[in-house]
Amino acid sequence: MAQDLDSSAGVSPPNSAATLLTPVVVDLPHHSGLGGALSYRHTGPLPAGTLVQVPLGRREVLGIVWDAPREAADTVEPEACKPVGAVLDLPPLSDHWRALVSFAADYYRRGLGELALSVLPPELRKATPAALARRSARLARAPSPGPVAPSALPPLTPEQSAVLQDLVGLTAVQRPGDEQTASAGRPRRGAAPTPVLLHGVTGSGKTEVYLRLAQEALAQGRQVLVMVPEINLTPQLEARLRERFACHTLVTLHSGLTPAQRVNHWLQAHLGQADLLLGTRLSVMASLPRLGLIVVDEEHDPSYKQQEGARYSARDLAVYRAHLEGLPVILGSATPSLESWRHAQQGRYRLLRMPSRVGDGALPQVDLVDLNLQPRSVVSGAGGSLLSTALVAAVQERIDRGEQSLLLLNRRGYAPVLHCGACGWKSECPHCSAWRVFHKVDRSLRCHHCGAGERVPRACPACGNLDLSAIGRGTERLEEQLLPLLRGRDGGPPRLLRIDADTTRRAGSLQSQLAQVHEGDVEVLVGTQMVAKGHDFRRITLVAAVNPDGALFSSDFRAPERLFALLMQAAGRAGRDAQQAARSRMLVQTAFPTHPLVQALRQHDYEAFAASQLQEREAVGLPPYSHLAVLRVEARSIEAAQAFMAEAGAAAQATLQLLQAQQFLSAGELTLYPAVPAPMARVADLERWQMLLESASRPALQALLRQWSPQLLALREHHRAVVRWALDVDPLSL
DNA sequence: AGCACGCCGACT
DNA sequence: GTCGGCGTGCTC
Repeated sequence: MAQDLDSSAGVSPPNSAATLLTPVVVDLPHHSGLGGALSYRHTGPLPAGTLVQVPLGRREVLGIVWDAPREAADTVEPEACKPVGAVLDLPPLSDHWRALVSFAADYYRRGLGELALSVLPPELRKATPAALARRSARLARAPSPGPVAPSALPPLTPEQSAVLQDLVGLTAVQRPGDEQTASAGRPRRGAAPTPVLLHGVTGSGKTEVYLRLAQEALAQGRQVLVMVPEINLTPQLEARLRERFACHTLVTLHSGLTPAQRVNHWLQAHLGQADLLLGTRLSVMASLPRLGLIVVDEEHDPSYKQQEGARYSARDLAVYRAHLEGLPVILGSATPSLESWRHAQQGRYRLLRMPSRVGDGALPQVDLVDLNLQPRSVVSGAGGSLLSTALVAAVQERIDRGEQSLLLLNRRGYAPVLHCGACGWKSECPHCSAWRVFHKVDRSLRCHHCGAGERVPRACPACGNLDLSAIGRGTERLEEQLLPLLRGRDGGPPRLLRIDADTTRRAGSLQSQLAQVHEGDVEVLVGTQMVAKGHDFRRITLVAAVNPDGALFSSDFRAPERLFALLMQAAGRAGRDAQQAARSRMLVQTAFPTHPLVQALRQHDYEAFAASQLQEREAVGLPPYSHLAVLRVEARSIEAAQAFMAEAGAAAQATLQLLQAQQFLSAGELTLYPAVPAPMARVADLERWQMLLESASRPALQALLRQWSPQLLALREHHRAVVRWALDVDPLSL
């Protein structure tokens, strides 16, 4: 009894009838069971959004004050709460920022604190008030760019003018809630302008449209957020922004920055010192107090979807953020995602088109090589070279003219599988449901999924047969087979360069290889899709898709969409100069020349392709005609994966019935599919299963997920053989 | 996730 | 006799 008196008298302040507790979010993984904010004691109110250090267990961690102080609830003993530690001397994160994070945490079913802290620069967690003060002081001393003589703006094409005319006043949005926001404690939703989808072919000059809009926003003292899929692939965009806005401060935000750079750039954005933020998907959550415009370039790119942790779509969050803050957002692409395209068709986005290339450059002619008409030496299943005479002739023609060719083959290594003709043995990976790929360069068999490898056996491991054959072809073999068929311009062997993940393993080797191409050292470039993305090869006048058929009939329902985008982008690479465009060609080798995708590609007709894809998606009820969520699990055995899925499925079924009984959902509004093995069923000895949920109604799906996900957290302890599981809302692939 | 505490093998 | 393996359990 004495102890009881002691502890309560010693810790809680006198007259503590209304002890105020400060809600703080910290980085606890959501399976900890503590989803929301924790309560800490603090003398005096701290504004929501303040960064603080708080004791958590035995350590001191970074947290964010999430709400106004609240009175101690009956459930929380004030004296059980620890006091807030250091308060960081930074402006609080805005109500809008917290609303965005709250939305994302709720929508993608992650812990609030986990998500909030994961989008802050990691280095900030180590920041002490003193270190932060030093850093801020140094940033404040950094010279802001002085006025620079404005350089002449490039003339606009008629299409650019028309688009900009349509968008006049877009960035001049008043936000009546601005002043009230800080005091009201709740973000106001202004009337946001309709999101814009800018559909412009490669080379139509979308960037200039972004720049003009950015200029308007900057002129009004606003910050501009420009998002790109991968910043390393688009150094030219950064250069253009820096050149055009030399009198403003631009910072970048992406995972390639050093920790110190990242926290500095984040702080510059947060403190309002940076006017432009150019970044990858993580920048959608940056703190930008004066934000006035969001640009999402290449909005169709799958890199915008985070594939681990909180699996958010930065493009979707950009649209949400714009809506929340009443801001304009512009999504640009030559091949919009079908989701965005449908939104545009429904009038939810404003569609603006730029169908022509700057300077009247034509798009390269697309020619098909019908593989059905090729001799066996080209197409025979096992050993066919896939090098049609038309392809070889076209490449030779470029060499003779001093031009470059790019051959795309989406498979690295020499051959995807090694095979014993005598007993039927194949180079199966013992840890994955995949073949080990034959790499001739280092005579190895390597699994591209788990990385495990071994030396190529001299004889069949099963029967001892010495005659093992390489089945199929990768970039290595393509290079080897191409070499004797071509003659270099100087009469010697052709100068061939292969670029794929194997040749670019070392840091900077991609850059040096690309430099070789630019300098013209290379006559023929062979590579995987990594080459097609982003790079601008001025002297390439032939792009060939060697074997794209796999994606036409892939089990991945988005494979055609990705293939079309890739090939359109690759075609756009060829002959960007108007002068060269006339001679530029794209060659597609296919056994399905009448396939709608191939036909649309020939005509450079994105809209026809989109129409045919949307028709297919509608017929089978896939996005954008439905909304999906996938529960993915990785377990040490098939039985463990199935057991977890069985319980998870039963919980979902029960929840579904409950929601239907309560009339939150109508019968048949949401479909729960049985768990199935993932397309890659085993990776690194882990069995992967997945369960699909589908609904035409996003709120219906969300309602189920909200009830279901806490039950999943509770499942964890019964299933020790489950290594990890994750909910993927709006998955890119199934 | 950290980072504890908590019980069983090779070392100063 | 201790240092340390990682198995379970908590974090306002």
